[in-house]
Amino acid sequence: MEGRKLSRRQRERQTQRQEMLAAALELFSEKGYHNVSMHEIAARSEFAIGTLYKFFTGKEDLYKALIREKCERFHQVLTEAIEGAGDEVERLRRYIEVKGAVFRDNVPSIRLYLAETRGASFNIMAGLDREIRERYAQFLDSLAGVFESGFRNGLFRPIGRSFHLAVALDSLCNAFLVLWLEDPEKHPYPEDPDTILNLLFEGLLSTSEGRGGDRRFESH
Amino acid sequence: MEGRKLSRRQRERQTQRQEMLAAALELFSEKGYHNVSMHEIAARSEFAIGTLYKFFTGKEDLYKALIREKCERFHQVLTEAIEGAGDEVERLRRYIEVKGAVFRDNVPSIRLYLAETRGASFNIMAGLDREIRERYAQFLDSLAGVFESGFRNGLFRPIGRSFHLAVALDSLCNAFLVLWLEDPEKHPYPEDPDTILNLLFEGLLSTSEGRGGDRRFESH
DNA sequence: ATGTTTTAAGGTGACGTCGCATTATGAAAT
DNA sequence: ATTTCATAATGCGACGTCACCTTAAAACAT
Repeated sequence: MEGRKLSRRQRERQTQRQEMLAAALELFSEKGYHNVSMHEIAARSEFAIGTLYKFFTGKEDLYKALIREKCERFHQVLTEAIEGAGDEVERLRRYIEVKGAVFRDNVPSIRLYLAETRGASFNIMAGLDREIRERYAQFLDSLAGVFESGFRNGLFRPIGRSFHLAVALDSLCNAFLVLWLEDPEKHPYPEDPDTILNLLFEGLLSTSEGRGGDRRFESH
Repeated sequence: MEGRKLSRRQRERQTQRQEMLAAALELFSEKGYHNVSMHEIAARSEFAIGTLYKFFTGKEDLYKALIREKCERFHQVLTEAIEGAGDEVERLRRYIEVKGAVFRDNVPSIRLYLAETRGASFNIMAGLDREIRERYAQFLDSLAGVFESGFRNGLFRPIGRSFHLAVALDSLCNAFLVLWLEDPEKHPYPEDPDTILNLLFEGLLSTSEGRGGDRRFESH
């Protein structure tokens, strides 16, 4: 009842805004920022061009609002996944699953998110990438925290820095998800999170002593 | 002297072409395809705008030529790295090192390469992305071959599909390299390839039996 | 051989055209 | 009376063209 201080008018405006953003999202994710015109967005969202400019100062503003809101939402959901109950293994499993679900349910936004997060850091919009990446780095730290705490628990062996492991796990998920995005039939995202997790959990080398053991930590 | 069947004129044109491509590479990697004009490329390469159009049919053609040549070169070098001598561990190590070196020495091209390879598959240029990705998939198969052969040798334990492991390793490298690209000071690419390799080699779980052992291969 | 003319290819950059963001305007609606 | 709509107008920047210089090599003349 505190949050309900919006008048009917204001609530209407909110939904209008959302409709505009939704239309823009579709178009941007289909064709990319530069290949979408404001007129298209207006047409798709069934508003007049002038009305768009009542809500956003311009195309750039519209795009930024879109990205910011989506990113914030994703990071929030993923952070919840890893900060919930359970031991570290369960939390990592949940992270993998939630990440998959988020992708599946938000393909259009994900395309944009990936473009900003994993692109070449100049692509779509100067400045915005920096902002998004900082938020992402922050999230990676949360993820690293899970490994950290697993180390303290003795659940995990200290085979690397927790930040590296966080990067590793997240990039594994992303790699699988990008493959899935390209061709869902051919590269389904693993239903069992352990398929991904085991890439980190199970040692690949046959002999943990013998052949590899001696070379592992010899240098540097 | 068989290769020297180019006239002086033709050789000149080749260097001119290279100069144009070099200027374009700088600009594209600084600002992205859509934020660079042909006039800028002309200015930077110190040719007149009209001359560019003597060499390339248009901006798109120029960009494609650039990307194609760079990608081909990268894939070639990386394929050599994993197809050379040594056992599978050595070849993977060499891959990690070469990949790092390639990145370090080709930052501008790498930015474009990443945009095409790992972007959201709509970003820069329709059609081209598909082409590049196919070439990339082909490379991933080569990499998977290394794991495959490691399985046959008994050097690796069969903890997952070779293709997954290839994806995993490459995405690990990419993740570290992208971090490095953003902030070389803060996130140096590991000098010791084992830092990356061990993420796959060393099991993270404390007990390979106990807690995780029973759940590992239960489903699928 | 050396100077001169020819001529075709190379190189230039102002300019045309077009698409698009953004603004303006008057009618319609709520 | 304000918001939204429909449409047109404005302004800008980018691609790509083309008529015109410039160069250099070949043909010719001396």
